[in-house]
Amino acid sequence: MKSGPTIQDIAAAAGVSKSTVSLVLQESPRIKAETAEKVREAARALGYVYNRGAANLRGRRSTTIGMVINDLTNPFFVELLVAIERVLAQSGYTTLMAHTAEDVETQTRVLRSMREQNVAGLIMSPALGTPDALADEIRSWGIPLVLVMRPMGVDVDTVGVDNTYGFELATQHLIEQGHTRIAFAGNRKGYTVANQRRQGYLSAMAEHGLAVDDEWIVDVELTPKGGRDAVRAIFDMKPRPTAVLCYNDQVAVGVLHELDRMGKRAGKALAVVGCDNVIAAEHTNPPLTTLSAGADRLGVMASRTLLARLEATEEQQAPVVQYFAVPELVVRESSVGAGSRSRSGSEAAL
Amino acid sequence: MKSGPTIQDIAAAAGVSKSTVSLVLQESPRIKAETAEKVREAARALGYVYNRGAANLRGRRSTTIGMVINDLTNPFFVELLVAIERVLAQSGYTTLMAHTAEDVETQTRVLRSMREQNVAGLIMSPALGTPDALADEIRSWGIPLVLVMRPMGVDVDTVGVDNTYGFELATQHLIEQGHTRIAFAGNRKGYTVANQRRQGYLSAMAEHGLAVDDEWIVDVELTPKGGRDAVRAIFDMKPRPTAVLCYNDQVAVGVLHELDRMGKRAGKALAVVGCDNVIAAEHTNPPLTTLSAGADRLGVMASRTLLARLEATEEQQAPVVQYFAVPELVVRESSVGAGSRSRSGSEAAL
DNA sequence: CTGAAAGCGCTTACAG
DNA sequence: CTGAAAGCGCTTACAG
Repeated sequence: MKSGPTIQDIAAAAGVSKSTVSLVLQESPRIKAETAEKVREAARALGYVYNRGAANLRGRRSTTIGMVINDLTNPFFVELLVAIERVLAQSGYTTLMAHTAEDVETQTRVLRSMREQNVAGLIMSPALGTPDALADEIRSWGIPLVLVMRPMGVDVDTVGVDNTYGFELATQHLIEQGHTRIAFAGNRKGYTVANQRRQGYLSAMAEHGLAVDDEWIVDVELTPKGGRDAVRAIFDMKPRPTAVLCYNDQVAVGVLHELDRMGKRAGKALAVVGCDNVIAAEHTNPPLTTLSAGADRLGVMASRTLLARLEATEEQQAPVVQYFAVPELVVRESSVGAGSRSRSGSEAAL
Repeated sequence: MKSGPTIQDIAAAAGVSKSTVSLVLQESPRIKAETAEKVREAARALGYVYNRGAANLRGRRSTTIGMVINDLTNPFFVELLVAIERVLAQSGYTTLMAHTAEDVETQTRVLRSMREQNVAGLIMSPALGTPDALADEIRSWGIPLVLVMRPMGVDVDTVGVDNTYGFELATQHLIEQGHTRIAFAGNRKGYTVANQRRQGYLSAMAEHGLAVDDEWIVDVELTPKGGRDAVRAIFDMKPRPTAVLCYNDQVAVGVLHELDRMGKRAGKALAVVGCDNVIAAEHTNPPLTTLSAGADRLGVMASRTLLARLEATEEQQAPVVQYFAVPELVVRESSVGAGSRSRSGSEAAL
């Protein structure tokens, strides 16, 4: 810790008081232009570096924002993080990052650390299994919180996706392709997002009068490995499903991969749909049909929601934000060509 | 900024001085166990939160570390970031993150911001085109700097990869598979890493007495799109190369994808090798042969190097660290089966 | 083993 | 338009 010149040093060099220097650094219009220039010149000459920590302590404010992310191995969350960091930086905030790797204890630890660091606000994508009470606890700290992707009750600002609608849309697409036996590769346990996605699938099936065999709901890890396991399970079923809806693109990548290993082609042997539209989904073999809600747009929304909270006074706070983006289906090769309807078309091409 | 109890409040509640409270919080052995317990109890009762910013200001130290990353859309750097963040957190440091998206101006801005935030040290993967002088400038700030992946001269701590050796290894592997016309998809411009990789390729070719046609060095974007462009360029050459060495896995993914679009299979139509061994390389179709130096291991090395600098006194500083991991080649399907040597094998199997 | 005092580098009323 | 003074929440010699 080599310490450089302080406003005191600048004040001495410029022949003014440190109050004046402070005001100049804040670009206060109260200081005469001439004086201000003299001060800026002295600061430059001395190689002055503003000490934001000291300013925050004295001013009882903070310009850092904590970003708590559950899974950076999923590129979707990386896209989200990048967008959020960009928007916050543009508004003069610095991002304190922490990765929880879906571990609730790690999450507790990093939240404590961020509180000690005196963050002005928090954006969090909570780890699976986070108790709902955590949102209340954070509120009790007096730190504004915006949740992304994973809701935790209706009284906390949340930016996410309408998963139920999205999975209805995806299921409907598969039905339109002529599929009637459609599997779901995700997990059966009760986290909100998983439930919504499963529910969207189930209700679209019901709406079209299609029965769902319980074994079609394949409980797997939400990773490529899980996708591979799902394919093996599906090919053991008789009659076997001709399409699979995946919890997310990570699972779908595993599905595409296992099909390839078996010498089969997604889209022909089994129609595959993912969710998230990660950048890589465009370059898988074959390219992946998937639900897109726009990671960048969600990141921008989440940051703006937080910035609005920070800039509003106690009295003028807007009501709780609950924003759920409506996803679109991006149709690519992985879901086209295997259903009975389209199969007749591809047979004609043979 | 709701502010909670301070050490002064705890002191009052526990009936001691704030010096004593401070010492207890630092777990100083100088305080009697009984007194310490009384203080801790009072802190708990009041819901005390340590203010690290105030402590850092007074103690003239800092417990945050800046992490400047050039490209988070490349999963390799994400793996690196995750490893670094984990190690730093374990040592009680907080990570301030910034993403430059390969933009030198953004990088300048975030470095200034981190300096104002009073980071104890910096870990940086510099943006392409960063002037070498930047390392000296950061040193002049008195902030220890560790570079990852991209060296900038020999007098700054650096943790990277022996790219020249790696690309020699990869080239040799392709030659052993019977290939003699091997292309290189990267960029021709003069950044250190690009030069090393190209050089490794060229020297292995030379060593085996194989001529390199200038057009085989395909200058493309270092993205999947670049990989796709490379494939199109290669298939226009006559006689065309039968193998391609890619700058990194991002490029290789594009190569695999374009081959698939053309109805061809990597490994048969064209042998493909990448670099980085990102997690996804295991699940591409076909799986990707690639160079692995271990993102996690590199991240751990980089963090430890920085931690060692922070913990050593001025006099006992170790000499500059220049660590270059020796990569291994992970052979998967994308590079096997297309060379003349192995082709005879596969013909026998037909 | 504990306390009184000084001070880290800033900001912010307040006074002139 | 500018300055003197108080203070943000801590730590650290120093004294006892």
